[in-house]
Amino acid sequence: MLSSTFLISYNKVFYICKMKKYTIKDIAQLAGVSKGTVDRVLHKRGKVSEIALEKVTKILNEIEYKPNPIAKNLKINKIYKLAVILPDAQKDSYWEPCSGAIKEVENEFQHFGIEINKFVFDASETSSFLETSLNVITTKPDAILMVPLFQKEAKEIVTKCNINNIKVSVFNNYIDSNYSNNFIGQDLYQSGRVAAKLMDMVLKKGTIGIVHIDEDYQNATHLQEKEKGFRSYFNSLNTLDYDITTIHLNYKKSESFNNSLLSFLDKNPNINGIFVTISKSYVVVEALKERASDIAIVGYDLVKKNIDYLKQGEIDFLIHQKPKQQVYMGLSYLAEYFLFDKEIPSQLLLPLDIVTSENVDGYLM
Amino acid sequence: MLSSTFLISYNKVFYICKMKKYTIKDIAQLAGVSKGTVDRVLHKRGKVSEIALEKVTKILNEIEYKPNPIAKNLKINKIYKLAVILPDAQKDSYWEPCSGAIKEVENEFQHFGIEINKFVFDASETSSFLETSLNVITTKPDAILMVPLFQKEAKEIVTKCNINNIKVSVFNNYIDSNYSNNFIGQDLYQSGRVAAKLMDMVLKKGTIGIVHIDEDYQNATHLQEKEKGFRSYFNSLNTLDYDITTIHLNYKKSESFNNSLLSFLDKNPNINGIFVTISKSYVVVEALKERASDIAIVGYDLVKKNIDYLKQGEIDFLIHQKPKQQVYMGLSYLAEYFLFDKEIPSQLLLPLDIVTSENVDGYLM
DNA sequence: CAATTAAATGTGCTCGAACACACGTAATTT
DNA sequence: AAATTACGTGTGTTCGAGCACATTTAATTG
Repeated sequence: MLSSTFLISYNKVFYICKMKKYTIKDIAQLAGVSKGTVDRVLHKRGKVSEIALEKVTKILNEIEYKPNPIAKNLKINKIYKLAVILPDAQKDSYWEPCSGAIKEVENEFQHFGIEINKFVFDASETSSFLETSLNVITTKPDAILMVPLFQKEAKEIVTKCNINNIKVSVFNNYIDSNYSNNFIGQDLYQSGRVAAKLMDMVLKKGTIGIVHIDEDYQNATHLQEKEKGFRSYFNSLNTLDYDITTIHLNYKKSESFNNSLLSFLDKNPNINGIFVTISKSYVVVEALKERASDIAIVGYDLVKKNIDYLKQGEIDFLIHQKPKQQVYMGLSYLAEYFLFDKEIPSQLLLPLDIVTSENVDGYLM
Repeated sequence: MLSSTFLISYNKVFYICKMKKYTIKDIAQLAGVSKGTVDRVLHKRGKVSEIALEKVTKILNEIEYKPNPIAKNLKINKIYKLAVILPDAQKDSYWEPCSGAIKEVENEFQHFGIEINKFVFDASETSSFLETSLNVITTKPDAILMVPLFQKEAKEIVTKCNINNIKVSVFNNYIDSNYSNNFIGQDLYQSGRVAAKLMDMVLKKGTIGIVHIDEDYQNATHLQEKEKGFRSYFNSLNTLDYDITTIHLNYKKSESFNNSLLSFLDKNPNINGIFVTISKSYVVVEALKERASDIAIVGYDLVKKNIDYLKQGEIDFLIHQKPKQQVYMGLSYLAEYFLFDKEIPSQLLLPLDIVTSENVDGYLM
């Protein structure tokens, strides 16, 4: 076998030396055929005699041929259209950093013929998601990266995409793997356990409230996962030092929000820790301001108000769900899939970053 | 100005539409000259009449021309050699993950003509660093990415590289910016503050020991920085709740290590927290095993034994210095610098990841 | 004013892969 | 046996940038 790399030693230091990169022309020469024949073998276009096929495959087995993606791309000269579908950042600033990721990927791949378009929907309206997604499909993109906020509708869209030969990746929210073979996000169960661990470190013992805000808990499996993970940590501690209670609040009816939370605290006067399962920790902080309290708060996401309260010491820990990286990774994978035939992993779970007042700045790129 | 992008609206959704990408041929046509002339203008090769130069620059100002790096690369067809110089991972497993990063970058850029060679030195021998580095220079790489463990010698090497027109990036350890305009690592002062914050969260008050192990503290600015940051956090708390003491230990003479540490604890019986400034937290844990204790430990780095003790609850927090990402970033920047003329930032500070038993798995890629 | 030199400009080949097309040879048909 | 088809096979062009070389035009000289 004609290896393309071999070890050489130089002053007692061994290192790998890369050999010549083989081109189609080289293969043609080695096999004693023309580059056209090699090309037909490589692309399985047929019209090749058994003798020629044998000669070429023999050489292909001996060397390690990988087509030069540069030249390929230059010739193909196709513009791949990627579409990103995500909730409107004006209504929930959690999604704000995603635009930056889109620009970065666009910039990185602009010369390779990657075009990215962003489409937003109103996260409070199922119909908005559906409508926007259908519009996107009519723009005939090569791939869609989306937040499948509404499971049923998302599956409908995915099915439509499959029919139209549009590749689909989803991020942030999980979707049944029958529908998408490419998810970028986090292990939410484990993220609940991280929150629990942090709470445990800070409190040692006490009463903890799990606060869910605004979402339809029954259909929000992501909240359920976080709660499960959180409770599992304390269960595995096997101690009676902790008491855990769950409450569901609605912030859209904001008049009632503060009252509900405060009356919850009245009913559970020993609460010394609150775990907020979505990015709205700041509304809990603001509600608590009405009374002096020394309650540890662990929440999610680096939105402006959360960061402020984190730095002020009102929030103890935030877990970073990294929407920007999710988009960045999702788009990069799609781009490299089209350009360089790179495989897309079926699931990419990002690390669960723990953020405090002292390291938050490093995460704000 | 002929803009290359413009906004269009589709069903109330505005998005950017990319226009034609201009080529040298296009510019030649627009300016009414040949592509040779455009080429001469672009590369400032002279031999262009003022009239032609004016015509071409006029067009160049109207459109946004960026040469296609793909085509450029294909034509140039040069193999860029990058060298990585780092301590031997067999003697300090902290460096182990770096090899993975090298392979990844190599894999990613192999078709673009990037070749990477790894060279290791014995971190305990200044001469080994110097010798290895000099050897590397004789291999005439286009760039070197190195760990400037020994400041004086590293500066010598950098100077030699400058003479030989070899680009230098440094990672993990900072070096005077007169010598390198490209550092990848972390803000160590801030990482000391993160450690302090975590300690504060866990302890609330008490006596804390800062443990430096094995290194020449006077010349190890990285340890000094961490200590400074750590102490600055507690100073800014403006409280008398904490007492902080520093101790320097030597692990190479391991017989004495345990005794020294234990006698330190005897002298400071109230210690309830230890901050270990390098990756050897596990040796502290092992020394403490000899006596029952409830001391919180905050340390650095995801080396095998640290991870084990973290999961067992013996270590509370680890700060991840991300050697692998450092190498990955450093090499990627160099590759993109040569291939696509991308600018290299003078300093890239990676986020300070806080690792607990519950999120450690996500960082072990 | 023709001859020479200099300056400006255009043409054409290269890189590697993809693909259209043309050419060849053998098998089949009329 | 000539004509038609089928099937292999090789050639040549394209993509965009870079650069060598050829060509044209202008300036200078004898």
